[in-house]
Amino acid sequence: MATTGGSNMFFDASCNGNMIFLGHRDPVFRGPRSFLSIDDMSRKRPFFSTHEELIEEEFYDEQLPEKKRRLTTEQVHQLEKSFETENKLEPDRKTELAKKLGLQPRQVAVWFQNRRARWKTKQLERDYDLLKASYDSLLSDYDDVVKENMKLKSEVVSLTEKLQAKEMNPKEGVAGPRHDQLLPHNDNPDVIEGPVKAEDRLSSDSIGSAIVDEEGLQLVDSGNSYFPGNDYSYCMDLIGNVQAKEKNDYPKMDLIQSEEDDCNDVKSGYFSNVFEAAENQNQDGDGESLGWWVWS
DNA sequence: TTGTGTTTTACGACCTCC
DNA sequence: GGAGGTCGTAAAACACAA
Repeated sequence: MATTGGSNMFFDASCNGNMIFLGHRDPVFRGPRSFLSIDDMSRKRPFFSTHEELIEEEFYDEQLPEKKRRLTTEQVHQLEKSFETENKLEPDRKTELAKKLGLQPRQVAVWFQNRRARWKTKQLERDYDLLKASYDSLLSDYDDVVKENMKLKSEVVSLTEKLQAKEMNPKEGVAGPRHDQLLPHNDNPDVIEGPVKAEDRLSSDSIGSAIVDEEGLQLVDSGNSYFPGNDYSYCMDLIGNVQAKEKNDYPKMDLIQSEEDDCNDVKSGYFSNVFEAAENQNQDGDGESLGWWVWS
């Protein structure tokens, strides 16, 4: 008795008269899955698709134990076509396909199982790529916002210092600076001009940070401001804009946070774009239609 | 030719649904 | 409980570089 296959597949070319074992045996022996006569073999032998192939392989089979055979290209083509229309296999369709392709129904079922597994693996890879691209894009946007934030903070600090300097020396200069004179001349957002409080330098990432500390605001708002109304309003608008920006300029991040709060519906909210894109991409023709795919 | 990595076929174990 | 699903894995078949 010749035995082959690590998964308990065995073949007995000599036993039981004209009967042979064909199939697999469980680790705990419960008998072969099928007994086939020689005649049955020519009709039902699993790994051959056509009678011609069976004859062609006869000598080979006499010499070697049961071998795993690949399906022919035509068989695979037909199976792929069937899989495209419906990736699940009803019993009727399985029987019909098996008959049509000269395979055992079990082979057709196994082929569909493996095909679904392959498709799932590929789909996971695609989803990963899409999510990664989306993440990279968001990261880039976030970096831009952070840079813009730092630039605006440095502007505020610069203007505040100028205001304080003017308050200390009200006699300097006859007229107050115009708007364009208040604008900072600092092209490097990372460099904060003038003397800046330590906490101002350190507080670059929190909404409640002391961009303009209360002392500074009180100074500006003392009623003794050097600046005429328009300039004062300008400064306050600027400060307000900065604060509003810090509070409101992260819509995408807020949305992601909300999705994190509710992970049950992966396809809703922000990620819906990703999956819609994935579906569109697939429908656009990389050969894998998603028409029947049910996200779970 | 041979060693090695990948793909394909097939199975057992386990899970879910009817 | 049976049918059919997924998951993990074994092993044959295949591809390809050295």
